[in-house]
Amino acid sequence: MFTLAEENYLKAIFHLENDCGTGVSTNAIADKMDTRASSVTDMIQKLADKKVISYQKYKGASLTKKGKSIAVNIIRKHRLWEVFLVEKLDFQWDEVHEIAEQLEHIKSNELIQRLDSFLGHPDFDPHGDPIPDMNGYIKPTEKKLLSKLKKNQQGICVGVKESSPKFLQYLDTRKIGIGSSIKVIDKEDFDQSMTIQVSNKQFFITKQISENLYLKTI
Amino acid sequence: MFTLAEENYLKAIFHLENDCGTGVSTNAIADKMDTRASSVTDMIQKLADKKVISYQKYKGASLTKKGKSIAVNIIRKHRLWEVFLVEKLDFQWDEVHEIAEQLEHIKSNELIQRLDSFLGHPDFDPHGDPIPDMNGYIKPTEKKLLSKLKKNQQGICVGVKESSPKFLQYLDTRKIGIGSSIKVIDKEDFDQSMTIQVSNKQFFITKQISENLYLKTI
DNA sequence: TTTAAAATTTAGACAAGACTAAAAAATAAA
DNA sequence: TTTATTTTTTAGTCTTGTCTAAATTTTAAA
Repeated sequence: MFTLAEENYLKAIFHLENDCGTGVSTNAIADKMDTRASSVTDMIQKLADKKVISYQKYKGASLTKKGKSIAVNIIRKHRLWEVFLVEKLDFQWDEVHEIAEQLEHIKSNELIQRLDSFLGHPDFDPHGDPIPDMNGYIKPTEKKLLSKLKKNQQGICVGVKESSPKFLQYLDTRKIGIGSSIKVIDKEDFDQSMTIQVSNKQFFITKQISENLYLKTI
Repeated sequence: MFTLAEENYLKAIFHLENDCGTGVSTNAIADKMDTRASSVTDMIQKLADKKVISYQKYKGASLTKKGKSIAVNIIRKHRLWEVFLVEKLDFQWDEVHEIAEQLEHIKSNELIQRLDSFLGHPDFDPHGDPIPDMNGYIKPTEKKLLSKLKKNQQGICVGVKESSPKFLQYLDTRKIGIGSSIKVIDKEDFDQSMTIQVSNKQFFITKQISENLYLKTI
């Protein structure tokens, strides 16, 4: 059995490894977990002893099969709870992360199985992130960052990369959400800023926005 | 803010104080929490510092107003989650305690408010225990232990005192549940054992059973 | 009322997880 | 290639919550 702290480290390492492909550095973990490098070293040594990560001194860490399976299970729980909070309890998509962060650590396989079926086996969470199935399988989806689109291309918003309340609330003010149709009206070569059209409104967004929106192109 | 351990101590003290009226002894807490008396002493000193219990050395502890309010809130959460598990996820009444034991520590008032309304503001949990309202108020209900009834008296089962899986499963095999109509057919003076009738079946129960069933007499 | 037993508290230790400061290794710059 | 900088690890400390063993207080018995 794994402690809350261990579970959080595994989850962080999973996300970092997923984003950057390679094994992850002590500092990267410390940064993500908002803790000190020395604390991370202590913990990754413990996790290595438990065979959930492979780790060599000064060389960074990466999840073993077992570690990955634990991490994915936590992420599955997190995303299912987020669906519950939004679909059943009418929370907004920017309000659920923190609560799901707690709920993801509740230990009961039966609970998660029943929650999943209560929710109708959803494929995606409220931010468009895929929900791993019972076996940890994540269905691959083709999605593209809005920042990669060229002038006149368009697509449907299927997810957000960032999911901080601030960013989500920004999207709310622009009426952008999962399912919104977005078209690139103009793109500035110099700073990658864009003018986009959402339903019948046009507005200007910076690179920082377009790099955090996933589209399915059409 | 209170830690998980602190919350569990407060809850235990609340239940002990409720059952026995008076301030509770170190040993009683140790017993309930399955820990050592010395650990309890450490913790109640800490809780006294935080003004959630009043405590004098060697004299036992009792909750302050603040402590009681925290304890009741945890119990409210526990019972609401139990209703959720049974009503929405189709768990059996003997399966929910352990999971609710974890869920009760999730921190979010908004969550509990929304859960409460999602469940239709239930008054009782699956074991017949009253659910405190938002302000910690517990509606007093008149209920009587089956063991107090005399021959030929009858009532409706409205709760269980024990709620261990073993006991609840025993009741299941006898088809006794919340709402069951129970009549005392015969009572043995010597050992307080009883013959009772539930729907159209009669059977024999020991004092240990009748002392753990609450009835509303009719 | 003195003694024995039970309950409670203190003292000291330990594991988990975090931190600071200092040492060691790896990487980048000259 | 040597030096400087950054990254990582080690050493030692702290807090929370637990434990055992010993000391103290309270309660019960003689």
